[in-house]
Amino acid sequence: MADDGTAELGDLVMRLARLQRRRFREALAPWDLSPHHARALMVISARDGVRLSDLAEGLRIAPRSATEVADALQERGLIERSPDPGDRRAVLLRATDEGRAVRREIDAARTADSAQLYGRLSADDRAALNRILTTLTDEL
Amino acid sequence: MADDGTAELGDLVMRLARLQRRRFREALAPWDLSPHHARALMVISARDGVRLSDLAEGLRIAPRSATEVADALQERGLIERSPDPGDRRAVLLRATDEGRAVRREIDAARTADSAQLYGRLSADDRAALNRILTTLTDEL
DNA sequence: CAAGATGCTGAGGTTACCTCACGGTGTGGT
DNA sequence: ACCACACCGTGAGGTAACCTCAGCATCTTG
Repeated sequence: MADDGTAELGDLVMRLARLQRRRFREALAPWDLSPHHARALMVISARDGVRLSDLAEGLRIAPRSATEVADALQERGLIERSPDPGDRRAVLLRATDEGRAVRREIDAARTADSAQLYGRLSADDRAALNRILTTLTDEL
Repeated sequence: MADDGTAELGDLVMRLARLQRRRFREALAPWDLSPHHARALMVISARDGVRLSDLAEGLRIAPRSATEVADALQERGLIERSPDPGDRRAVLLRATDEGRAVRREIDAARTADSAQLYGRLSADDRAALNRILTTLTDEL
């Protein structure tokens, strides 16, 4: 088996992902939010009125676990529960004003962080990276 | 702020990392090992005689947690504990014959998986990806 | 309108971490 | 030679983020 460098590529990707996650976590510190809770806030504030089951699907966790994530976000005052007028079994989650504000701030911080990290590449390299990664993830 | 695509790059990287982790987990199924335990086995079998504290450092977890990982691997018969002849406080971990065999098999599976995933790229693209990722992770 | 599917949540379990406290052991200063 | 201190692994106990299963309320469909 010749060394075609593919194993090394896998390592590099994981390393970059770890670096990014670490940076994201640090960027999140001012709001005392875990990456997971931040992601949940994104999912919820993306649309108006998200069901628990939608949140579960968005986060790829079991419905029961979405309840807990929602509990945590609600306790922080970032989201609120309201009954779904069209289905009395369901609960609709939506971001509060504070939740929307936090979401915007986090988005900005994340964008700035990405720009800083990837800004060190030339425009050509960014384009190449985008193309290659898209190819690789397309199979999903 | 113009859209320079950097935010999208971050998403792509995370997506690829997730894909890789999923594949790794699936590749590991025959041995009923979690990715974490597999990684621990790699750390331990890399050298001859690894201290618990070395393992903790290698996995970036607290020393107390390394004890648990070692317990699990030892219960599966993949590693063994022996006293360090040079320091009676310390314990040396080393892979058993079976542990070394499993480690080789996992290595092979991982290499094959990487080859399959990244083999879809042209040699030029692989080289470019390697160069770009190296640049990005160098700051670490 | 009964039978089954769906939506949420209480109860209780697992995994993979953590801190703190402890007893056994090495080490450097006096 | 001694003692204070640092370090090694582990028991005890805690937390976060998941999970399954059971149950009740509500929709949907034959």
